[in-house]
Amino acid sequence: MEEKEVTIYDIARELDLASSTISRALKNDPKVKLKTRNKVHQMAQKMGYQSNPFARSLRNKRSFLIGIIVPRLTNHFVSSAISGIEDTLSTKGYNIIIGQSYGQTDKEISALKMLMDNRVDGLLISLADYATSLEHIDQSTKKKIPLIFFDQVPDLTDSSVIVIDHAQAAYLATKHLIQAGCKKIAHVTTHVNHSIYAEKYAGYKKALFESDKKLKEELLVFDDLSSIESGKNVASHILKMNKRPDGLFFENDSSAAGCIASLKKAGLNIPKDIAVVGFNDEPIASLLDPNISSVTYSAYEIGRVAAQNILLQIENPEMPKISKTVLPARLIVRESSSR
Amino acid sequence: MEEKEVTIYDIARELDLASSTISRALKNDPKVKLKTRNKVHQMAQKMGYQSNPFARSLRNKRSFLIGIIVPRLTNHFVSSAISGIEDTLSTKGYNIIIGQSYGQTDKEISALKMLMDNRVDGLLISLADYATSLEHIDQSTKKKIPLIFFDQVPDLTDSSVIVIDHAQAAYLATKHLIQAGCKKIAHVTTHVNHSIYAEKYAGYKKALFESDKKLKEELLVFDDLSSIESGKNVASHILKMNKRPDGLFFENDSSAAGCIASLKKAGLNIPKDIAVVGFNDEPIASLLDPNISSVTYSAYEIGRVAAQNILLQIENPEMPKISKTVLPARLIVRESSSR
DNA sequence: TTGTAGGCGTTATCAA
DNA sequence: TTGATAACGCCTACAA
Repeated sequence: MEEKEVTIYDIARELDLASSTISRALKNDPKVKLKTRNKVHQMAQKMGYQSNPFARSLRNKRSFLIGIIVPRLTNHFVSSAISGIEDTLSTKGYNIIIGQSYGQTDKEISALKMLMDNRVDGLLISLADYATSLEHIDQSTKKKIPLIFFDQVPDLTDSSVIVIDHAQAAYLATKHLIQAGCKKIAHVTTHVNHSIYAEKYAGYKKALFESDKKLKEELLVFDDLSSIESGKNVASHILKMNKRPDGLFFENDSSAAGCIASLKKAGLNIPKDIAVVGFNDEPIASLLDPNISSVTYSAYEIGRVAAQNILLQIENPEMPKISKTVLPARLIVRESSSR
Repeated sequence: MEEKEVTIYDIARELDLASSTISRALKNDPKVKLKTRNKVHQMAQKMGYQSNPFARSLRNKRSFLIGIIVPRLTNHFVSSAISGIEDTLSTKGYNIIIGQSYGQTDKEISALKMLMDNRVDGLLISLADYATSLEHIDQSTKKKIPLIFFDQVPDLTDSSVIVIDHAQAAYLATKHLIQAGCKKIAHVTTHVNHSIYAEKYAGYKKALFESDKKLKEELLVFDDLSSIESGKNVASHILKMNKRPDGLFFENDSSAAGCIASLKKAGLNIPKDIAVVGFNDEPIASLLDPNISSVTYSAYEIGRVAAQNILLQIENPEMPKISKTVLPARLIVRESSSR
């Protein structure tokens, strides 16, 4: 019933050569006469030969698999990054295998175990939660295989990380609001204790500091800014303030969107009364009324760079690790901040 | 440098047993004495044994890999479906490997080749373009391995397909518009020659037919309805019409969104003048002003069902194939169609 | 330039 | 209930 797969032995028999010669010829080993090589390739083609990855991996102790762990696949930025990773790796003969942490450390652990069980050659991780320790990761990987963090990276690690320039991003956003004439710019943020937020804060401060006017810092810190709903809370907070800000720089577009919606409902004019810049250029950003200006970066590019770096580490085990790659952010100006 | 992996031989030596016994014990073969089994499991744990998937696959001729081909990972519905697939398969010890076709047949072919090279045990495909023939797929798979189409499925095939009930979806949308009081309901669509569109059309017709009033059919056919931009074209077409429709049922939410935006700009009131229902419940649907009503379905659920079915086919090769699974759609009513 | 032989780790078959 | 052995397909010293 089952048709047998063609192996190098079949080719060898057909050509009256040794299997080792076929093996060498197939990978274009120059030790094999060119004429023989051609003959082998031709015959392989003709017989529909496909090399068996299991035998190869068993022999080489290489899987040509890269493991990826992300919070969730359905996030637009995650899928873009994976797209970048996939495109880069597939041209080099590597495949990816994906685990989702759903933002939970325990699922991150089991995903990691799954990937290690599958003997991945390298690991690309966007953390579930950068607040927790990395012990579980160190433990599972035992530092034996190349590991790169991307996008959601830990504060302290001796692994490579690929991130965007959060300080620059915040700087761009704030500078833009200043140039739009805002006098009181609030930075709406969460956990300020993590370095990502610290960097954003630094960029925000730098922009304020550089401006001629004496702009005062105005931090609005919330526990949660992950959803549209949370943005509405921000709005009600702002509406209650004595001296409302006239410029807002948000953690992300979802919360910015929710906030804008509420502020509008309360009769405020965006951007006349309050100008807004979001973060991430999520799909909603360009569709709301008014469109949300946003600081963003190419998730695809992050994925591409992460993939390139992990390959470098795999192919050159002795190479010193590139400890940190910082990719630039850019500002997308739309109606919510143009006045 | 490289630490050697623990193998069943190591365990065997440690326990003074044969490797074959270890192998059996590890998979809980009842032929092995329970006491021995426990001992083996304990020792395996202690020594940090991990079974080698390559050796196992080489021996079993099974990869425990499922190949997935999708137009693009960054589509929200695709990533949801994959999430459903992943969650289902991972509990059964299967992993996924993904190829993107980017909507092009040639990339679909190379993705297919890649997956076959990796010896996947089954194939889950959402077509790049259901207009083209399936020859390339038949050819690469040679029908040797289980194959299921999901979401974007071919018209004619002897493989299993998992789809939503497009007729019901269209019926729901149209019925809703009728109940909202629309007198002239246009169905905005593309390629009416494919069965998916034919089914939608049928559902649309059925709803019209069932209504008391003598509603006339009103098809607006466009080449492209994939983007917000294309929706704007629809709007300008509608604005030029002598007798404008007062209800619209769209192919998807993006085009509906673009159309609504343009119609509003032209001074029309949505939904008073024209009520609108979209398709897919894309993220934009709930964020626009007014929110777009939408017919939708659970992509995650489609993925889940597809994964379950492919496993069934893999584990029971002789089982007759379930030729077609149709999942229900549901209507999400929002402002754009409530009046 | 090509051939021989052994092993990668697992499992199925047969024997004990 | 357990053990010995061969085989899955490929690769690489080493030999010729």
